[in-house]
Amino acid sequence: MGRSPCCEKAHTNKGAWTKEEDQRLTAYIKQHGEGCWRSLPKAAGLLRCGKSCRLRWINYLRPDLKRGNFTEDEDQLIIKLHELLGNKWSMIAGRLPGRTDNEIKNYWNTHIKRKLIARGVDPQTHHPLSAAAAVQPQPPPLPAVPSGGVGHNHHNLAGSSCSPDASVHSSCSDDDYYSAAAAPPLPPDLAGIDLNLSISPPCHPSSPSPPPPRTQEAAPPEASGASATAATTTSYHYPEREMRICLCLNHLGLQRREDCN
DNA sequence: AATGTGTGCAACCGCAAATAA
DNA sequence: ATTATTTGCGGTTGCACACAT
Repeated sequence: MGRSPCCEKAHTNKGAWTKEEDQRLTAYIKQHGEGCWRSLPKAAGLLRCGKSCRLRWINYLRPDLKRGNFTEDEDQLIIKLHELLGNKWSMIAGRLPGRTDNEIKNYWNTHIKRKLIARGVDPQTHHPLSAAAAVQPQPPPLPAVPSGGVGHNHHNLAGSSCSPDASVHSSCSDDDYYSAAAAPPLPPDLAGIDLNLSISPPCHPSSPSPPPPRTQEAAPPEASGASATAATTTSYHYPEREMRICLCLNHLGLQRREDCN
């Protein structure tokens, strides 16, 4: 299927955004909200393609962005999440409020990679550098966790042991297709991490207003009280595939943000 | 002061998935 | 079911700046 260019390239600006362009974009989105990036530039009077507008807004103009240096806690969180998720920057960013995938990706490539290498850790495999060569080839860090799409692993779902019944999981237990037995052994310092991934149909399939596709569900208030469990979990809801992915991050020493319900 | 090198970050590109027609 | 279009993601590039020589 042929693809047409996302915009009339001959009539669009490229490169750095000017203050005026930023103001126009911000004003337009504040007034009309996000969405329909394709038509936004014209409507906002911008000579940019929609993609460029989206990127500028998400990575730079959004009011909830936390700017400034990453904290040591954020560093550790990124490293742990990268170990679990691989280069799924958007998913990692989903656990770092105020940070964007682009920002994290840049930070990883410019700081953390070097930091890990200096520690003697392979930034891709998270194994000790000396050992990394010995264990090649590496399996992927995780089965293809959907990021922006579930197509890569939805046949795995069909073959998984995750029955619909198992979807009613108040805790993310084992028996999911990426079982501990199938997973590569963890380095000693990560032995306490629960890598279980539970993939299941949505817990509330009849939800009247499902969240928009490919968005991480809004985190409930920090102190959701009695639901506190040992697991730190993140759940992703993919209405178009009628399933939910629950990533359990046990014993990371991380602040619990969301519950897997 | 001029030049070279390294670093950080914003933005672009191509692709794949999702969605609409 | 097929095709066209839009959206989102990850990889990569290019520019601006700081610092060293």
